[in-house]
Amino acid sequence: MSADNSEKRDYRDTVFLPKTDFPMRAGLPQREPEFLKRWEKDAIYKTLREDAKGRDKFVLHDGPPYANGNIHIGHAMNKILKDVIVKSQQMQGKDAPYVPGWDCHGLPIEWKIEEKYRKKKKNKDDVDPVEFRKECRAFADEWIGVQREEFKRLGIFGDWEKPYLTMDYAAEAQIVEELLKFSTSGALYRGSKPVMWSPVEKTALAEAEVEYHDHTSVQIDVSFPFVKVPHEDLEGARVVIWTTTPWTIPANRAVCYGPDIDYIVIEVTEAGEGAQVAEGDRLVVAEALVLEFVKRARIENYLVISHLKGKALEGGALAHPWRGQGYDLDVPMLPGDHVTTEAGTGFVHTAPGHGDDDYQVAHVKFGIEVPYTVDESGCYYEHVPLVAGEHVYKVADKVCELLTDASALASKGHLTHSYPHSWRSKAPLIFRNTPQWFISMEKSGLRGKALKGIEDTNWYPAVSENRIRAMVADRPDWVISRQRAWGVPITVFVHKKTGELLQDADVNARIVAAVKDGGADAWVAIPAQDFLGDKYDAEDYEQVHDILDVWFDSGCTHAFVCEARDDLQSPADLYLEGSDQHRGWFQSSLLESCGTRGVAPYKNVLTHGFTMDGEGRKMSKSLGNTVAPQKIIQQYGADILRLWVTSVNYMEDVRIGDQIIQGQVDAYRKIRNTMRYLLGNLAGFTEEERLPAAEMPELERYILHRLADLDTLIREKANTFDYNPIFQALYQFCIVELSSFYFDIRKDSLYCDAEGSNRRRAVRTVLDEVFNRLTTWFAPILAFTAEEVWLSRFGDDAESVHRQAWPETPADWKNDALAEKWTMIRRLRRVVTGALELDRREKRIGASLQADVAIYVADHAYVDALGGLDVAELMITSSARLIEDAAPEGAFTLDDVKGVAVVTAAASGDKCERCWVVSEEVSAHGELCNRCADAVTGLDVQAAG
RNA sequence: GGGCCGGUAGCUCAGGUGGUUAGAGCGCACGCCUGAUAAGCGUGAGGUCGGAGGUUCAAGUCCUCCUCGGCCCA
Repeated sequence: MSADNSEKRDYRDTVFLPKTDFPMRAGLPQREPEFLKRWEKDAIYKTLREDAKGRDKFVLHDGPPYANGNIHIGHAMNKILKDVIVKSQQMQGKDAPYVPGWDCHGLPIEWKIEEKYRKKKKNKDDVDPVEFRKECRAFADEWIGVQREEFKRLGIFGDWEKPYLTMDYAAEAQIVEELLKFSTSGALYRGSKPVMWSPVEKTALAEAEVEYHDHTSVQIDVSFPFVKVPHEDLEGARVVIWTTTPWTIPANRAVCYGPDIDYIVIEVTEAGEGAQVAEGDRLVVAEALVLEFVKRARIENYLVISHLKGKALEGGALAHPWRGQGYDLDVPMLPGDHVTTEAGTGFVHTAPGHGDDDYQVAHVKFGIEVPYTVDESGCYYEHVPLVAGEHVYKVADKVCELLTDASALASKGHLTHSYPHSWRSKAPLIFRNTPQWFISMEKSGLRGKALKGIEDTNWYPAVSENRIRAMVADRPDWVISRQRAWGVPITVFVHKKTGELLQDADVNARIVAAVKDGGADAWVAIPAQDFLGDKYDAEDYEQVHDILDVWFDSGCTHAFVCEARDDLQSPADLYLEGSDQHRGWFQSSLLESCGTRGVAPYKNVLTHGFTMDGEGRKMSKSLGNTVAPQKIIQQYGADILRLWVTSVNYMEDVRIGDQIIQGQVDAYRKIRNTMRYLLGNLAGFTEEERLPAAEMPELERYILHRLADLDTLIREKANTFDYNPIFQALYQFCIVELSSFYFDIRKDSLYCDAEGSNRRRAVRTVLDEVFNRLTTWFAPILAFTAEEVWLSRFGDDAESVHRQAWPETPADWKNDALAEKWTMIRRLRRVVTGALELDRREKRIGASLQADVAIYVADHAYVDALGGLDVAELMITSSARLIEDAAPEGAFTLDDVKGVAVVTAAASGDKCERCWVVSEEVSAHGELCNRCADAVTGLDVQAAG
């Protein structure tokens, strides 16, 4: 240390460096729970409701997640998105309540309870149904508790004390009431539909209860003669079908063909040994499949008599092979897009009671009645000719014999293929026609009302509307019954003789009252006669014990939540769910509401995509690529997850993975440091210090203009529920406008100007405006961090940031002419920084304050733009000159900035010990420049006084 | 198999009605600062716009097909 140095004064303590306790490192996993406690203690949700009393409401109605496990990343994204929207509506001056809910009934919970019984070697059928339902209820309750805590941990504000549950008695009662409205209007009817059925367990199975195993079936080719020939080439020919379920032949009601498939008529000229067909037989099959067919049928030789397209078969009708033995109906030939030439004969035997394709084509499309042929144990009903009483698994040989007798069997063999089996008993399954309850799309004009409802709703993104419109336009009647235990019953009575639904307002009222009182159990616990009263005899009526599909339950939430609660209203302003809900909740809610109220239950619907892994593939446990929200929260904090949600375009599928999360961690750090710098430089800011915009330097007014721009963008995007552009804009504002430009330039003023100087006051005023906006704009996104920042500035006793409104923008802030000017200045600045970088690389300078720059401009507009401004200050050099002249030889230029050239030199003079600016002033005075000398004198006087 | 949607630098995103060398930020590399310091600043390298045809004077942008991925249905 030299003697010279020790004599110099250390000016560090005369510089106004940023002062804040706000830590650079967040420690979110530890810190966030402290804010949760604080919000809990302050009853933040209740407080927000009181704050907003009387304001216009914005109701985001929560779609209920299913209460049967921990939340996954999709739940987290959905709830965060909802929370971001709710919080930003509230901060825009709305009353934005949020009532979370849960879907509680249904199969998955039922399974879990059954599983418990199986482990104890108990049979479900031995358990009292009321007891069983009680256990289901307890199971749902437990998971609701778990999920509630997980959702709260994400920083979601809502009425967690009073959520809605589809299993609340009041909800069950309302669901029953809604169902009875469909009964009263005539839209509810009993029809039939084939379902997966286990003859062993005598029960219907859901798709998820089915597993596929190899099974050996009897495969047969069967020929059908024409009763109505659609084309002369087919005279005397027989149409051949192929099937692996001979037992469905008694239920055959149609034969399907592919309109575009090429068919041929062949004549058998040589039948092999054991062939079922005879020489001279004429058969119709698909050309592409003829070789396989003749092999199965052991046809040695044949002639192709004719070629024809499937279209030629239109209008044709066949005779059932057992015509004259109780099967005298005509078997129509129907066109079907599901017919292929992959296997079989190109003709599809169609038994609408025993397959979904068959049902769709024959019944739904062509209106053919679906026969009941098989009972619950898998035996033919007594009314089925020839095979009555036989079991379907044991009837193949008999069917073949009967077909042979009718000269209809063309081949017989065996085939091992993948076939559905019961998940529980492992027994093979069948499709069986069963009575089901439907809501008609047409009887009371439901389809039309729903389409109108779709039209009256705003869909985000716009393609969402096409998707749901197409689905509603094409959908068949709504099947609402399930043969289950855990759910709301279909509380109707059917007259045993007439089959008509009992329609009586008094009976209905008693049912609803009973359910309200005792839950859905009332339907089984209370004798039917009590509901029926003395006007009807229970003996005359069948009490229906089917259960409502859970989609009907959740489709009623608009009624038992939005309409029923004082804090909400209907229709809701917004429904927001994943894109799978076009077929699910969006649609069930629409149908329910349009069917009972004639209008959609929502004004806006926002759809988000699914969460994929880092490579864009779907997540699955077996692939091991799942991302658990709990893990991210524990490792990085919920705010990182919240930031991620807004950083992606959630209207499409989104990705998440290590690299993406790391990106959010980086972005978070940058935003946090920006806030920290604001806090540090706003220390001690008072209202007296504030300066009117009109008295500010242009640079400050430019920043205010940018705030005005941001304000416009943010409000516009927030009101179309599009947060990604908001994140992009805010994040880039922090980096491009603040950190690397405004803060960098104004550091000198903040640190070194005299405290009362107008320039410094202007800067601090702008920092205050920036602070108020950034914190409140970020608050819906970074719910925890915004609160931390806010309290760090205004003290621990201050009001929560979430109670603030987004600040209004004074009209005079927006100044497009100014913005254009500053865009030019910044373009010019790039040439200067480029020139300085060259000096730096050549070791001529280190800090830019060591340099002097001469800027040669060809365009007078630059002179206009920079007129009256301190160019050195903006370039962060010690001196700078703007010269309107041609560029000297060797001056630095950039290809994409025409007409600007920069010549750099070392700044002349000495370095000010306080502000580090190099100037002749310092050489003249010794240690300080004039500005710093005045500032220090002022401070010294202050200290002495 | 059908309906709908998507594929722009390593990552997240921009790119009205087709029109000059496709943009931003981050990340990365290199350098600077040491009074935002596990911070801040600067410079730079990254893309045959999923692929192939076609329309056009001109296509990331329009058409067809293919491919990969997703949701729903079968």
